[in-house]
Amino acid sequence: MDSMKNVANSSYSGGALLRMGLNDNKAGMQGLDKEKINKIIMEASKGSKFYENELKKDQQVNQRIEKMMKLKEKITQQQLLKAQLQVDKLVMELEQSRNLNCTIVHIDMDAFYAAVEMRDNPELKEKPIAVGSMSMLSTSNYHARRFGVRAAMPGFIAKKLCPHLTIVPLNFEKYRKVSREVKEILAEYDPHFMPMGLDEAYLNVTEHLEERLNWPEDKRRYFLNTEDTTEKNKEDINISGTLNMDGFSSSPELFEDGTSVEDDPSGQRDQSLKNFVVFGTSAEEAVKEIRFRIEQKTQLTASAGIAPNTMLAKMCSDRNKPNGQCRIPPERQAVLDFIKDLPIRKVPGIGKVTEKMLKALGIVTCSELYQQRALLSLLFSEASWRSFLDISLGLGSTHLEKDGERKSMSTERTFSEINTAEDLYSLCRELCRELAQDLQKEGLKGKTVTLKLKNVNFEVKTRASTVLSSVSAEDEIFAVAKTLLGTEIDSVAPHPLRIRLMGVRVSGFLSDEEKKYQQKSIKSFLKSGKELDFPRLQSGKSIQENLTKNSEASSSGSFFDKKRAARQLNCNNLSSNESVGKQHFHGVKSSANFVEEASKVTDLQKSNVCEIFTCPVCFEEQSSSSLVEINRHVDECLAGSLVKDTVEMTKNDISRGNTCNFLSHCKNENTDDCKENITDQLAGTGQSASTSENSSANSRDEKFTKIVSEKPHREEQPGELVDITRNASIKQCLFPKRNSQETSEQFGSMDHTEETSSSCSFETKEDSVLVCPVCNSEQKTTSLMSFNRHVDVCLNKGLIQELTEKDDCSAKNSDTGNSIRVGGLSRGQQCTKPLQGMKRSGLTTSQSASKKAKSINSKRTIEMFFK
DNA sequence: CGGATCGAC
DNA sequence: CTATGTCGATCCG
Repeated sequence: MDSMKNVANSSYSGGALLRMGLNDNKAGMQGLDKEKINKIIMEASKGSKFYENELKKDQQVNQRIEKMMKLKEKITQQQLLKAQLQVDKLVMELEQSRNLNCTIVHIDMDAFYAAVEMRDNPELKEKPIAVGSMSMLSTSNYHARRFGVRAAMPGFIAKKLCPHLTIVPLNFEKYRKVSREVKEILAEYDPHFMPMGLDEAYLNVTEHLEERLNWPEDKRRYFLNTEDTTEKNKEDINISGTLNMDGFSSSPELFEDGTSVEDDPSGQRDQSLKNFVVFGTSAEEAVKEIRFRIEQKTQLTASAGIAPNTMLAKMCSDRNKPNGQCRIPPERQAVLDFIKDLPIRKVPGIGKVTEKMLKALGIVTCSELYQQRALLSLLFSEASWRSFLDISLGLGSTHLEKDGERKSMSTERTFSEINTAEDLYSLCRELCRELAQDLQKEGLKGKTVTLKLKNVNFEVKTRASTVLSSVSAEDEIFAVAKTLLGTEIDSVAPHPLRIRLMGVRVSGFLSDEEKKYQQKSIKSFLKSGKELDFPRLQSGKSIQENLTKNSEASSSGSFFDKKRAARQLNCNNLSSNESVGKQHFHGVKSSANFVEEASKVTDLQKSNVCEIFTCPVCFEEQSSSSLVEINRHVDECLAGSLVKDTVEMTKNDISRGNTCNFLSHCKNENTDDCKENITDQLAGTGQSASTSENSSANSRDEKFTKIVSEKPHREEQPGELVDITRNASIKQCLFPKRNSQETSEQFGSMDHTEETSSSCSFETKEDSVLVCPVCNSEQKTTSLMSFNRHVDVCLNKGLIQELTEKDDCSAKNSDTGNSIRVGGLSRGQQCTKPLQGMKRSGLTTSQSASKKAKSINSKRTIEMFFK
């Protein structure tokens, strides 16, 4: 929607809030002027929760700016000069890599939804209209825009701006249909064109233009659509038979290109009674042809931009809308001229916040952006300032990258206040159901579930949990989301959790490689019976706890993971604890719900595979149709052996308790120190193997993060980073094949997973695949040495594991106060708002409470399993 | 990794 | 009468 980005500016614009005022309000006779619009919006907004939240957000941005300005103060001339040199070196490189050989077109339908509605209902034609609802508008027609009515503006405010406004409800099916029609046309010019939503698309017409040069005229001739004798079409064709479509023919530029009118002896296209038109071979002509065909087919107009890259094309299409087009010729100077005085806000990727931050530095136009490049490189992240540099040089993608694999999928919904636990949970389930359907459509499974909540004060919170298995089914997602939701409900108890929006997201998708691998590994794991390292304590826990990553904190899990696990364990404990600690009405309610929901999950979680496997506890063959059943069997086995183990375990608690305390202490201070200290501490306890392994896994994580975050936004960026991220084999190294990880998830973590990752180091180039005789997993290695190392670690681990197994089990299973305490603290840090500043003082109470909760919880879940 | 934030539409 | 969206990506700690 051409209007949308503007709206983001103006819709919330109370005077105090919005410095940038309203954009291009062409205050027509019946329109409103900027001042008036702002005043009305302000009056309608002020005092509302929404507005107050906007103010708050605004202040946060101001604080960020303040911080930045302080940073700026500290920059010395010396630093600046140095930065200047470095940046200018990059500028040279970028300049050299500038590519002007492509022709990119950006097509943008004018006021799309509104235009469709007007087309289908002529009564609306001369009226100001908007599409959407009283709560929110999606777009408005140009008439309504004169009154300041914009997309993303709530309808009731729009009504105040423009009392005669007609609000038409959304009709997506219709828009989709029209969009399809448009796309059919676009595909003829670039079969790989990239749609951006329903009303926009990028085309790379470089090839088309080459071919087009040799096209005979009749391939560029289009007849006017006269069959369809709607009112509109009649009007569109004037007496002489020429086009008269909303400025199409009346636009002198459309046919101004003499060379393109080969069949027109008089040089005037509208001279005859011809009911066809011939387009030339230039880029402009081709794009006019596209727009012409779109209008003929749909009766809707489009605007277009033609430029050497996508960024420029997009900005071009904005220039002459509606129903216009604009071209930047493929010359460096033309590009720079276009960029020069362009306000940075027009640049795709620069939004409200970035605009304001840059404005604080005195940067409003792109040339100013260029002038301040050295300073920017010192104040902003690498990714940010590099993209600024691209912008100020007019660089952008020259080919349309087929959008890479998606990284997350989510669904969310706004509604009138919900505050009862039942409603919250059932809503949550519904969202999970929807999301699961969407995921299944694309065959995706993810490991991280995020719950998003917006309370009635418009404050947004997200809470995420990463599980060892990847989830995709409704119940799998819900199992995790429910826990997160429960924690939030409990965190505000005894007050109800009053929210106006809830969302569920799944991210952390498996790569195709991983998907394949997981299939194999399941069987090998179950058969081998060798891998006994899943924590015993899982037996008494609820399913979602088994699924959560905290189960990974077995003897050989990385410390990283242990920390996280502790944190999460604690989260769970706290939540169940509070819900069971029946002081609050609300808490009781939510926990009751919890049980009910959890049992539903158990019943419903089914899969259709029927496999024979060997139970790793009793070593008997089991046939089962679902992982849940398998899991249950194993849990039963474990529960059986649990009793006799308990005695032995208690004595080990002491040492483990120390570790946990230490963790909790460190968590308050410095993470790195903490890592070191723990490493030291454990090194003395015969766990050195795990130690080195962990640090290695850690560094792998860091590398990965770095690379991902450094991946430039725009494709044609030179430099190795791009290549690295695209390189499949490296990606594999980062996500090495994992033996049995994915499906054994239900049993807890597999130790050798970590080894696999760490031995598959980042440097690995050429892979040969060997099968480890200990863990049975395939190992990609560059050298025998690294393979040997893997085997060593595997062997070691087995030993260490035996030595430490009980220890670890008790760490998770026992009800000692120590493990709980760890959680309490770290959780307090996570859930910052209410708990900040509580530090240790609050711990004692939560400790005993959570002890109780935990035992109750265990009991409950065991019962549940046998239902 | 988890949470907040940004930007697009 | 009320009433301000949905999604994915990225940054920061």
